[in-house]
Amino acid sequence: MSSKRLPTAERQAQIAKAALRIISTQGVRRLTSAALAEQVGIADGTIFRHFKNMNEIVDAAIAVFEDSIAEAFPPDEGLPLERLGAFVVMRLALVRERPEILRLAFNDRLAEAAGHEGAARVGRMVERSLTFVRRCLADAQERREITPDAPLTLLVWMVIGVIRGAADTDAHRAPREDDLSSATPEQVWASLEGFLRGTSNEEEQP
Amino acid sequence: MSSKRLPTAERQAQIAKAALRIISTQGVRRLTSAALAEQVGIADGTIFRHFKNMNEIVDAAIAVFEDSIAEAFPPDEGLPLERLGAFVVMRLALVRERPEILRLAFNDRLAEAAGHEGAARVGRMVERSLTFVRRCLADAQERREITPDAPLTLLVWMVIGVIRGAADTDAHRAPREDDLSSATPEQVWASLEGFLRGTSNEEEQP
Amino acid sequence: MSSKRLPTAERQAQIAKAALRIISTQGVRRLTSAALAEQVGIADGTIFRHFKNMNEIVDAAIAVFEDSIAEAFPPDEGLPLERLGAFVVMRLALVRERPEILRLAFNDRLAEAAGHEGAARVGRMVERSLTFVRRCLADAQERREITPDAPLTLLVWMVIGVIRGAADTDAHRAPREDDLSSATPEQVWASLEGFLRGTSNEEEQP
Amino acid sequence: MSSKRLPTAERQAQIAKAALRIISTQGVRRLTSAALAEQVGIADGTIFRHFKNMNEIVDAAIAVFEDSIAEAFPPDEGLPLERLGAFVVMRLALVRERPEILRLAFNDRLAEAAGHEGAARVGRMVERSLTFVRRCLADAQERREITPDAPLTLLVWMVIGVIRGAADTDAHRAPREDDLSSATPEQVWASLEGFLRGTSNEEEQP
DNA sequence: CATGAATGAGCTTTCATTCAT
DNA sequence: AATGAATGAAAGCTCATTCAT
Repeated sequence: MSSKRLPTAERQAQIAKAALRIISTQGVRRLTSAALAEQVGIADGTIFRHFKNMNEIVDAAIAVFEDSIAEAFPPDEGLPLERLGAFVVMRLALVRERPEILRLAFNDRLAEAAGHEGAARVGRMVERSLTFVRRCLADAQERREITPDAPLTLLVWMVIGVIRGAADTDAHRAPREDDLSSATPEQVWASLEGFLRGTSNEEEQP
Repeated sequence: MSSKRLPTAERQAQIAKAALRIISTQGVRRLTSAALAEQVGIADGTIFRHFKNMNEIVDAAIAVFEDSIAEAFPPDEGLPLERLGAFVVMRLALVRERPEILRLAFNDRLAEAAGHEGAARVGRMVERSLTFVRRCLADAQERREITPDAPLTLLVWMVIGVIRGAADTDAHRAPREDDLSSATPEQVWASLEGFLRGTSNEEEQP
Repeated sequence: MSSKRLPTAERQAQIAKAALRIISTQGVRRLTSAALAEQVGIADGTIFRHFKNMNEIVDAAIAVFEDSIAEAFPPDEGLPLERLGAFVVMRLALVRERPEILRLAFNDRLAEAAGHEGAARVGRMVERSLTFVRRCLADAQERREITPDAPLTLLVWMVIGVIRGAADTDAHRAPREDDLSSATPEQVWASLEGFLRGTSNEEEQP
Repeated sequence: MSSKRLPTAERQAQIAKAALRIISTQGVRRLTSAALAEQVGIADGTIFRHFKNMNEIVDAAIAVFEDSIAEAFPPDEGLPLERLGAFVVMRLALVRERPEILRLAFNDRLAEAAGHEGAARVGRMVERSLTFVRRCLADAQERREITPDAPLTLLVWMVIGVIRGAADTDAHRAPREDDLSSATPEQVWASLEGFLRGTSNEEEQP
């Protein structure tokens, strides 16, 4: 599976990624040193030459997760709906490229595998996304780009719901006629934005 | 913890509920026969007088889950947005009363604990909800009660997103100013319905 | 090796004694759960139904040791040399009956197997014996039953040395002509007492 | 910790001494190749460039021990009590200078760490000391320098007891008023000799 | 029905030892 | 000589499951 005698740094990366993969595809229960070792192509005991114990492996896996999520944050500038659009598009792209990452955010598998501190780290990443979305929407409401009547939280849930829905759909289900899995992230955002702006009813206001 | 010598049927119910509780509050990894026995107040070996093995316990737990979800389905009649409203309200009420149930649906803890067959059952319950929502929305689009432009799937995700958001919020977070956790399910639905109908935007533009 | 299904209390006693036996005859390194299980006649894992972990086993073993030593303490009354004589005789008898016990006191195997707290307990037992001997000898010096010139500590070492010598001799060596292993504890004490009193030179003072 | 690339002979000496140190201060269980490597300041695998396996390391450690003990043997000539005095003084000096050496002799940690052959070697060193003491005392008895009534073995135990006592005292205990740890080896021997000669009693009866 | 001792498989971790670099 | 990655055999411990009482 992998060539022999790699430097620790590389093995650590391999192992952390393998851990993330196992957690997301097979569940926390299957995250065993034996399973990891097999995936990476080394003997069980060797795992612990690269990590002190399983906790540190999960921590490393969480770090990989954090990095992946952190890369999918747009800059904090520009018009609110543009920022939000960039965010949604980036997330939907992430869903396509690395479906396991977002599923882990919405699961609590990762948090379950980790101890308290690790769970908190995962929670913080999730919270950061929610906060980002909420701020964009709040700004947009203030600028009257979207209806100020709808409770902010409801809007947040709807936007996040779209990302979750995409993450889950890519995961288990067969596509349907109008399924958005064939749409580009930009197209999905366009629909969503239309909806938020309330313009979708009016057909782009000719 | 519980009186002695209960008939198997009662013990089975106790155990199944305990299993569901453990899975939802402590995670699959903590679902052990010893933990179950302790929660139920019997000796560990006794668990297996009531269930053949752990798989059957998880199956029974899934059955409890299914029943809880099945009770929260409105009748399949009436106007589409009324049906959908009834559904959303019931789910939000379920979130309030038994928060663990919906969190289990959106997690895959339950599915993870179960084998293939059990995971499929959980999947089917989730799917049934999605289908219900989709059908309501499709009907509503056809009747032009909501915009026919937005892709159906997007609408489904948004509606489901609201339920998920409610489930998660009740779970971990401290309330915010406009948090919907203080709103009644009916109020939440009113906001959501306004949004779907696209009326929320126009109402304020006299 | 032992009949099946014993109550925990009995198994615990068996295991604790087996642990003491293994430590004293084979050394700390051989005190493994497998070795214990084999000696007691049960499976490895079963050990941990009776003790939470190896530390608790060592603690129980130390308790057995403490009890054995504590039984070999004479009452704290009477003339000093009589008290000391009773003590020496009891210890020499203990050497004959349960040679491993005193060897453990003079080793630090037990202390090594235990954690800090356990080591302290062993140390306290040893200290208690030293203190007992010292007090008897101090009293005897005061009453001029033995020479007041010799440093007390020297006398303590000599008395303890006799007990240690007996413990070690019974352990590894083949008997010699004048070996004291054939003498009764009372005879050994008689010689030692004569020596301490300084009368041995004068041939029982006719 | 130590400079790089030493010739094997030096490394072997370092390792053997480190092994002795670990055994005496931390116990056999802590004598691991990793602990040795760390003490010596090399990588763990490197240990086995200098020794074939752990057994050989323990053997080398025993050799260090043997050398240290062998240096503390007086010449086999002169009056018996002088020879014995020289022996006792040398041993007490050894206790002061390298306390771990004699503790190892009275422990069986070293013997435990070693295999059969090594244990026998340690036993032989101990036996050699006992025999030396016994011969001195036997000669002294024959020459009537000490009482011929006391069983020889008892005398041996008492003399050895003093050395052991000194070794143990230096090890764990806080000093007492009359503790001999402040006395010079010569002073201790003077007291012991007086006692053996039986003169300590009469000196004060003018 | 209930208990709890026993089992055996499996998991995490340690450790002596080997060997490519 | 030295390094440190890799190995495989325990060791300590957990857990589902069985079964005598």
